[in-house]
Amino acid sequence: MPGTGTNQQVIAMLDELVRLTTLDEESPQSFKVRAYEKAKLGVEAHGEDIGELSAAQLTRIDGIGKSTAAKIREFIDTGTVDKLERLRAEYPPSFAELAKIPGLGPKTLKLVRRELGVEDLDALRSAIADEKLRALKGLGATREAKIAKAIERLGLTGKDRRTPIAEALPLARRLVADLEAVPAATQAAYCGSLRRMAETIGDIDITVASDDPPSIMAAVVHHPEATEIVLTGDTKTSFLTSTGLQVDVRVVEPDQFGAAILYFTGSKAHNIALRQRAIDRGWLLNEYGLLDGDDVIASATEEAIYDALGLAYVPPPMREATGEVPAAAVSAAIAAAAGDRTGEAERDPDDRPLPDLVELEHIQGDLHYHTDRSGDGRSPLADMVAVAAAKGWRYLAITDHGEDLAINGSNREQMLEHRERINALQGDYPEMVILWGCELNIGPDGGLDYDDEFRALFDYTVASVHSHFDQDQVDQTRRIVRAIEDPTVNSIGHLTGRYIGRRPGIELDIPTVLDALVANDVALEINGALDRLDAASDVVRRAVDRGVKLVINTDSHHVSELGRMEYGVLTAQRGWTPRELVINTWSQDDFLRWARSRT
DNA sequence: GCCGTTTTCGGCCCGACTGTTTTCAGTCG
Repeated sequence: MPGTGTNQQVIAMLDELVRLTTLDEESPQSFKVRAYEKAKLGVEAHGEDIGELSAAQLTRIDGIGKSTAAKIREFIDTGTVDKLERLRAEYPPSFAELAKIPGLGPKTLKLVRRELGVEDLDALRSAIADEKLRALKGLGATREAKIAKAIERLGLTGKDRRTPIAEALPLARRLVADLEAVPAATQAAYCGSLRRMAETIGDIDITVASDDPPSIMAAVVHHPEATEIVLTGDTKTSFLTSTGLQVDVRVVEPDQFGAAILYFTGSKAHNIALRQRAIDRGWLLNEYGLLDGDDVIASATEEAIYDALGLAYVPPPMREATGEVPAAAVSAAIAAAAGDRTGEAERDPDDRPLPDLVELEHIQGDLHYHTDRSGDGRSPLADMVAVAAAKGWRYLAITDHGEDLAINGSNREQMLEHRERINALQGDYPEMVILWGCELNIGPDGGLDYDDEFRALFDYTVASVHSHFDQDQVDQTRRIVRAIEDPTVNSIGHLTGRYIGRRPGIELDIPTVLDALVANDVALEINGALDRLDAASDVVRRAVDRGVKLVINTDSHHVSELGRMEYGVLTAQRGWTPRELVINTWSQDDFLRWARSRT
């Protein structure tokens, strides 16, 4: 995941500080808790290794002050933090894990501990069985029963349950389509971390615009996916699906839709930054609009709200409070001062605008694409080429598996015969160059299929890992770098080989890999398959910082899979990818010139 | 605990829903 090993450990340490301090201060809104959360975001956004930074240097990271800097240094130098040790002693894991129970917050937890001596899950269960919770101040039989039920379903609906985007996104799109079809609805959209293209999500947030909220609420409550209603009010209903995934639906007035989706898309930290800008101007920003007293400044669209706040529009995947708000302010200032040279000269060189972000309509071709020549391919060559041409692609690389991939691969004779069939099709598609390519298999030591001479015959190659996922980081890094250095390799496919929520990817020293990509002018793939999204957006952002070339692919194995390009582009946006770094946004001439310079 | 071209102290985002309450605290997002 993001950052280096050291950064990951620091982030985990800060996360534990957040959780235990929430318990200690009895509020997730405690200023200390929020300070630690902000520090965590700062480390995540930093990207580069912080292991060698002094305390003074650490305080230059956004959200890290003197105290947190000292804790981070203490943690890196000694492996632990005194304050964390004290919190752990006060709130041992068996007690702290009770905070995962939905509906049981820090105040109630401490009350239960103080009044009933509850120290772990077993004790909590007995207290409920003995009907002791209902006697406590502020509780009753109803809350006692709710907590009992939440415990029963802990594994299914607990607060730290995460659902892979590949499971959640198709469901969310179905729900949005169903709700948009309700006559009372004028618009609907999924929001939350799903709209930001997070790899895993906690719940699905859907916003519906309507003048008739009761009709929408009724449609939600009776939706076939709503297995269990968690709560339902005038404008908000939450339900659980049969798999325990929570769906929150909110209804707003049609002219408040922009403010609502802005609010519900988050991230929370991004919203706070926006609200701060509103406060600075004497305004109020909430899910109903940007308000100056009783006057509505903007509410119908997200664009109008960003504009009123002096910000360029920030695409949802970038809304993680990792520098996009200041960058959007710079972009807006540049736009406002367009032509005004003096204004631009005075800009602080550190104040960078938003990148000229890659968008779906920039894409000119797909460069990781299978046919039924591959054992796992499911559509014939002619069909795969036809749907690609229908997309309007100007170039397409057919990259069936090389011979080293057991069962799915093709030997030399099969590949040469494949080339004939591809060349025969070319005449039917004058607008689209069809490349005879190959998905090479990166062996355990970095070796590739066939031999140097045969590999050099291909018009284009993508080299990927498909096996040996458990080598250590040093070996895996050496393996990938060796493949990158091979002169017949154009690009590296699905960098880590992960399947989100199912299989972790190989461990890599990312800076070393990125440096090798730059040095050898090899492109890094952003694979649009929802269960891969590999390279991950945080790796992409670090690649962008180094000027690594990128390529966004569908890795299609069937004619139905071309829609993945959108997910690849959104992942690229989440990694702040500018259009010019993405080789498959280039013109046909520019792309072919680059591809041929490699082989 | 962090932060500052209106501040080095006094602020720190905002609202829905529920259950237990007669006006609000807790939880959640």
